[in-house]
Amino acid sequence: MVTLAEVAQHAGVSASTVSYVLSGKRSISVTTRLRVEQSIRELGYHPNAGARALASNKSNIIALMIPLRTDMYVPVMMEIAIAVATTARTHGYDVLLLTGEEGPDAVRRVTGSGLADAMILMDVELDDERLPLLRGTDQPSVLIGLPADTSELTCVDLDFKATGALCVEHLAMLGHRDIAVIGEAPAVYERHTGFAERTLDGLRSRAQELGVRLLHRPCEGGYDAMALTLARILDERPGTTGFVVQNESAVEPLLALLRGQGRAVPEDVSVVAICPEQVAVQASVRLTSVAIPAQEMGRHAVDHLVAKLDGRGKDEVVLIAPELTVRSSTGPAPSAAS
Amino acid sequence: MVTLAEVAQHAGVSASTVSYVLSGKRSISVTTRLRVEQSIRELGYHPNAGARALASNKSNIIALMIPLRTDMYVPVMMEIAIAVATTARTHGYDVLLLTGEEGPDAVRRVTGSGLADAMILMDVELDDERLPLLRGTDQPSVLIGLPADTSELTCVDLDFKATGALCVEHLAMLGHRDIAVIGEAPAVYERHTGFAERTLDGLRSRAQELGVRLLHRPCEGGYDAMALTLARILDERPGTTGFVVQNESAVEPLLALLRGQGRAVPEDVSVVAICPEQVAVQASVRLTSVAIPAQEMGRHAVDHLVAKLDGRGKDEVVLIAPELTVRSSTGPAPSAAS
DNA sequence: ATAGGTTGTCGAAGCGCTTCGACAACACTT
DNA sequence: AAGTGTTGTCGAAGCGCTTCGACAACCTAT
Repeated sequence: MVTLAEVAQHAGVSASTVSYVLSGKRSISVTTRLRVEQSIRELGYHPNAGARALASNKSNIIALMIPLRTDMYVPVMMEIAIAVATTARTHGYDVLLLTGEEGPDAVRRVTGSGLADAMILMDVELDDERLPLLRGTDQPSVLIGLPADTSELTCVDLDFKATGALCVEHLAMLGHRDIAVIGEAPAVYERHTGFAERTLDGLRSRAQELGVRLLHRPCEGGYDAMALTLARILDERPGTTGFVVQNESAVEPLLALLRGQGRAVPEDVSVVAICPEQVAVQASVRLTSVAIPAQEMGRHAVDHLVAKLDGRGKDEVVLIAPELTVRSSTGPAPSAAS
Repeated sequence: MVTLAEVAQHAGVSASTVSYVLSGKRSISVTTRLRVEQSIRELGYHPNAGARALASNKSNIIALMIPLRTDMYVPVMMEIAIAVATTARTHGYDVLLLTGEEGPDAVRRVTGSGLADAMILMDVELDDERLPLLRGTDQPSVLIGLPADTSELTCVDLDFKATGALCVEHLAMLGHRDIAVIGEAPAVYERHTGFAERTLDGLRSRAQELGVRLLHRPCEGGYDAMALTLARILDERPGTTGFVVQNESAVEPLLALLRGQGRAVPEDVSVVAICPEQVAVQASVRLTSVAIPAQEMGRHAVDHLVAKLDGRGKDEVVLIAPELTVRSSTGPAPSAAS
């Protein structure tokens, strides 16, 4: 293993000079710098991470806590994780992967040991137990998701309330008067994951403003669960012509079921999905959808975190504005007159 | 920040004693140990990761390189990553997340800097450029996937050749004589990702042994691509009654298309999928499938890696035996006589 | 020519931990 | 009673790096 001292000797300078060449924290003459860089290359030197962390009191590592459960949005989580990792690298940081399993203890461990300089938390619940810890430390952090109380916290998320509103608006504008919402699995609501409730909030308040009737039903993924849910919905509100789906794994089953019942999409019923772009495009009907901007969220989170680490950047809540893309799953409501 | 020295002072012992209490590398009297542990708890001490890494020359971190692309098996990757992270924790290791983006440089960087003690590589290509680096270092590593040359390497993977064979066997036994294989996206084959080719190998050789005709077609995910592929297949081999699908995102489109053409599953055609359990269960028809044991692979990989780090464990290739679960998507071939 | 600035380099201290050798203190043997 | 182990604890060195203060060497401006 090559050390700083060996590089210094090889280049005929002192260790501190090499260090300053590396960090750029003091001016170094061009000739010296070139000579040192040459030696570094020749010897294949890599600074030792541990020594660096010890001496400088920073690890250049960002911790990312991902949810352990896989009952929702797996591709989204994955995409966020990848975006976080690649963005972090562009800032010179590596990413430590923590699962939610350890819960608050993980926060304590990472903060206490100096393993990471900062953390990003995903799958934040409305009243998350990790939050007090984050507030109580000077370690910067960013949440992906929105808890109930965002004071002293930096959060990045899609504006799910606006998303809900947007979906209702679109359907209402097309003349739909009875809208059903296929929600996430019941467990997601019970856990008080903010995004599900915020979406619902947006859906409901907009529906009321526009005088549209709304029916919300949680739904496990899969064909069977969807069949049951759909039957119940059509039983209660036979006139339902608009659907908003917020559960990836219910999308395709819903389409199949509607097809099976002879209800044409978009002629008889319209479907709006809240899902990743890819799902919307690959479905058996190209879906009108509000995309979940996973990459953007991951990138934003890291950029904010790095800003904080650099002393720039303040606590704030960033809500990404939703965008609805019209594809082939929505159309005018079948005329009420007919 | 609380240091070892402070704990030592608080407990009235020397720093080295505290260290030995922590590591258990020398015997310590019960009374002393209890006193030290008490102090640790009272002061809320956490060992500094950097200092530890520097002094002991190990970081207690395992690097995990995940593919950047998301053109296949995203949930599988995610599940593996989570399994790796949680299993690593049970051994006292943390996981550093690297994306394939940096390629071989990432291996150099991590190895050179002592950031991680060992690495796990996913998405290994048959002739992966990272392999020479791994062979040339004494840093332990485990591959998830199988390259062409496995000498001096430890690999964990599903036995995809046996998987292919198993699928053909099952269909052949049910009387199917014309089988079509819906493969991964063409890019996956061009990249020479081992598992796709090994599956194909297993499918083909077993088909030949059993005197069954086999047609293989790569297929991008999604409805449109599947429609095209299916049309071509049925054009070439109208008598096809058995399908093997190795592309998650083609499963549901295939089922929908078959339904649309009035081909009943499993009465007219049988479908076997190679996919995660969840996909098989949630599909619109409960699918006969060979599960991809993501968790098991992740767990295995870590266990082997830790064994290597402990000086136990040798280079070896572990192929997990496939298991075919019969569900409702396969049945006897429509009698050739009819 | 001399005081006052810059600029580029060096030496040394120290980050918090592990680990080695040393050595009391005590228990056994013979 | 002396020798021989064991057991539990300590002091000190050192891991590879960053960073601070010091200080030559060179520039100006007077």
